[in-house]
Formats: sequence, structure tokens, C-alpha cells
Amino acid sequence: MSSNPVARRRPTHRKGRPTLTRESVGRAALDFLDHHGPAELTMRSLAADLGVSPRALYNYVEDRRDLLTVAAELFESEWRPPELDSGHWRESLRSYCRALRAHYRSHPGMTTLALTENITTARHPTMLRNVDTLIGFFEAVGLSLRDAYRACMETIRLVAGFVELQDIVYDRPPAHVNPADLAQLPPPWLRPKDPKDAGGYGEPEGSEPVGDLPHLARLGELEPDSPDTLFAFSLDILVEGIAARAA
Amino acid sequence: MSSNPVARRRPTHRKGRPTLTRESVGRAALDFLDHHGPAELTMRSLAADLGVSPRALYNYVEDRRDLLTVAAELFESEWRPPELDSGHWRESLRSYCRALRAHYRSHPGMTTLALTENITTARHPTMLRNVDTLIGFFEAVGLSLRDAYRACMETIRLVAGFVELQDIVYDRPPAHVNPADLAQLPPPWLRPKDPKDAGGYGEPEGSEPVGDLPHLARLGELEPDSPDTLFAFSLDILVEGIAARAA
DNA sequence: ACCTGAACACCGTTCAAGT
DNA sequence: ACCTGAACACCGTTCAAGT
Repeated sequence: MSSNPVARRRPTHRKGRPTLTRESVGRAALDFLDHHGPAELTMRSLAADLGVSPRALYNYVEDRRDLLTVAAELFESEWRPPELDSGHWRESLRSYCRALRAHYRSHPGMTTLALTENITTARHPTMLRNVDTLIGFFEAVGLSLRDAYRACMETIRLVAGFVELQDIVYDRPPAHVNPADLAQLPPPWLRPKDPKDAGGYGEPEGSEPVGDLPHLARLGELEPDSPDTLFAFSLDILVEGIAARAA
Repeated sequence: MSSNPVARRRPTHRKGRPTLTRESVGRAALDFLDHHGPAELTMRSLAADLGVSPRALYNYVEDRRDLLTVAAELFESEWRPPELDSGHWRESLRSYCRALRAHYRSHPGMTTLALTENITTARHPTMLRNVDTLIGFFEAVGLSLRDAYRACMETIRLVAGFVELQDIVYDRPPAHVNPADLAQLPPPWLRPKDPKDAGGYGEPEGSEPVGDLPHLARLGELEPDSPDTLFAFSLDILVEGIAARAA
């Protein structure tokens, strides 16, 4: 040991700012998503955030894909799931899914980015452990190993799909959708387009085009669901579906 | 009527190729996805495909977002769902979902594009009619109107989520994943990274890292699921979950 | 060893000009 | 009326050069 040369530490600062690392760059990318949309996350904007030139990032990550992979790994490692108790498995699974949903929503766009960049290489040990635990939970509930694996994948996909396809529209309404429209049934994307912007669906006096869509029309009389209520329904379906399988 | 000037038709051809229209441009975008990935669909590549300059597209669509909206509308209008029979509702719902899955897969990337571009404005009348019919089906099965709406959304989200998060990796394996790895359990994204590329998970002789993940390790002994089998499991969960709700 | 600045090949979009 | 070509402000990435 003493024959080794004195360990030369890499400097911790440079020009007054902490030295970059592979992890700190990935961390910055993940945090960036808390303030901006995924489309705004570019090598240049991230470099500007960090106060360096875009070229500097390439000393720590291979390319943009690699950067997003590091961010995805940090994202995975960040989550500490609640305890799972197969004794009260229904409520336990619900809590688990609610926590998982909150985690996905906490860094909005991370899943979308992973999707568009086809990132399947972020396999953080913490995530593998979480998945392993969840599979064990489903076995304890009464599923075969194979079904437990399937149920685990189904659970994750349900939560991720809900956040990406449902929550994202409510949490960050796109420029072209009126937030007030989200608080009504049916949601904007199930309302007929008003022809030529002349009085359409929302008109108080009954108008023609609705006649063809009787069930959608009747939805207008209902109080709208909050995203949380809708998610609770999804969980009901999942839980009872698994219960039927375990029986 | 006869006082109207003679209707001047717009020319149907120009320079030997059919004149572009808003619809034909959107159609070309949708068809483009059958041959290329969504990331390759650019204004320039599409224009090259059509044999025009990129600028020409802007005579028919406002911008890239608008182009993708037209493509999404065509995508929605293209689907003719199978008949729904509430008399044999379980098998009927299964067939419906299988057909819907096939539709999503037929133009891979369309949903991903709609997601990244936040397109919620594609509301083709055909799609609204299909949704309306599905809600009516769930009411006939025994759900309240509110639950029927929720079940309809849940069904669509389940199928879309399955295609985007599961099928896409099998149908178009990204460059960095070995297709042979997809035919094994656990899937690549649940296998521990081999440390420094030295013998890792796949090793015949038992190695350390697996000891910590007992359930994932036992998965290796199982024959892998085909995507179709995995989808059938998802449908089982959905159908029995809805059955419990309808009771 | 780590950074910057300039450059390259792309992208969406717009302008001025052609026919 | 509809198109092209050149241009602008972006993007990811690379090269040569600085300290």
C-alpha cells in the first residue's frame, strides 16, 4: 500500500463551482424536469444551467441518451416504496401504487423521455430490489411465481400509464387546452369539435351534434372525477382482478 | 345558383404528382411510421418522401404539431371496432381489446408522438362514436354511467399503455438490446448489470449478485411469456376487475 | 485533465422571390 | 395559387486549441 503513489484526488472545485461528475450531471438533468418540460431538456440548456459549455458535458456522459440513462437510474434509485404486508394485501397494494404514482409525478416527463429514447438500460440495484420484493408480495398473496411476475409488471405499467396518459394533462395542461375544460365531463378530448367555432357542445340550449352520442352527452350531467378518484377506480379494477386470479 | 361563377376546381396534379392536401400530407405522415421510427419523422424527411420542398408542407398544415394532429385524426378514424355483445361480455371485451391493440401496433409510434407533442385535439367523429359505444356496452354490463365512463378510459389506457411500454420493445428492439435477450426471463431491463462486463447474471455457475434477488432469480427457470400471453393476463385482470365492480 | 470556441450536419420555420 | 431556395435560430456532436 505504502508503495502506491500518493493518491491524487481529482479537484472538487473549478472556477468556483463544484467539479462535474457523471452523477451530478445526471442529477441536474433529473432536477431540470421539475422546472421545465422534457422537450426543453437539451444538452445546451442543461449546460447553461450548470454554467459550462455544452462540450463539457461530454466529458462525463457519452451522449444525450447516456445522460438520460443516468437520470433514469437516479430516478429509480430515489424511490423507497412503503412496506408491503400480504396480511392486508389489498390496502397494502393500494398504498404501494399511490406512492409509486407520486414518485412518477414528482419528476414529470422522465418516463416520457425514457419512452422516446428507448431507454431500457437503467437498471439501478434499488429498482431491481423493489421489483423483487413486489414479486414476492404477490406470491405471498397466493399467485404462482409466473403470475406474480405478470402482476408486478401489470402494476407498474398501470401506474406509469396512468401518470403518462392521464396525470400529465392535468399537472401540466398543454398550451392549447383550457384548464377550466378539464373540470368538466366529458374531458376536452371527448368533446366534439365545434364546427367552425360556432356554438357547439357546451351550448345551454340542446343542439344537434350531441344526439348521436347519447352516453357521452349524459356524462355532462355528472360531477367530474378528480384524477385521484379516477386512479382509485383503476386500483379497484387491479386489486379485484388480482383477487380473482389468486382465488 | 346559376348566378354563381363557374366553380373553379383546384388542380388535381402538379408537375406529374398529385396535388397535396391537408389530408394527404397527414396520411403520408401516418404511413411514414410504418417504415420508420417516430424520431425520423421530420418536416424535411416527409417532404423528401413526397418529392416537395419542406416549405410546401406549410401550405397545408400550420406546423409540425398540426401535421401530427391530422395524422392522429386519421389514425383514430381508421379503426372499426368489432361488435360488442353484452350477452357474452367477457369474451366480447377481450376481442375488442385485442383488436384495439392490433390497431395501435399497426402504426407504431403514433401514440408516442401524440404523447410527446401533447396532442389532445385529435377528436375524430369516428373515435367519439367508438368511445360512446364502449360506454354504452359497460352500462349494459351492469356498471353505472360514471363507472362505465371510467371503465372505458381504463380499457383504452390499458391497451395503449401495453403497446407503448411493452409491445414497442419487442416489435422494434432498440439498437442496444439483443433480441435474443427478449426471449428469456427476466427481461433485459430486470437483469442486474454485469459488473465491468465480467460474468454476471447469465452465468451457469451460481454467482453472488443474484443471491439478493431470490424471486427474480427463480424467474430464470420459467419459460418466457410471449407478449400475447402477457396481454392475455392483463385482460384477465381487467375483465375480472370489472366483473367484481358490476356485481 | 478539463475546459472553451468554432464548426458541422441536422432540425422547424420564415422570408423573398419565382412560375 | 403554389412552389423553390436561401436564410435564421435552434439542436446534438466533434474538432482543434487553450490553460
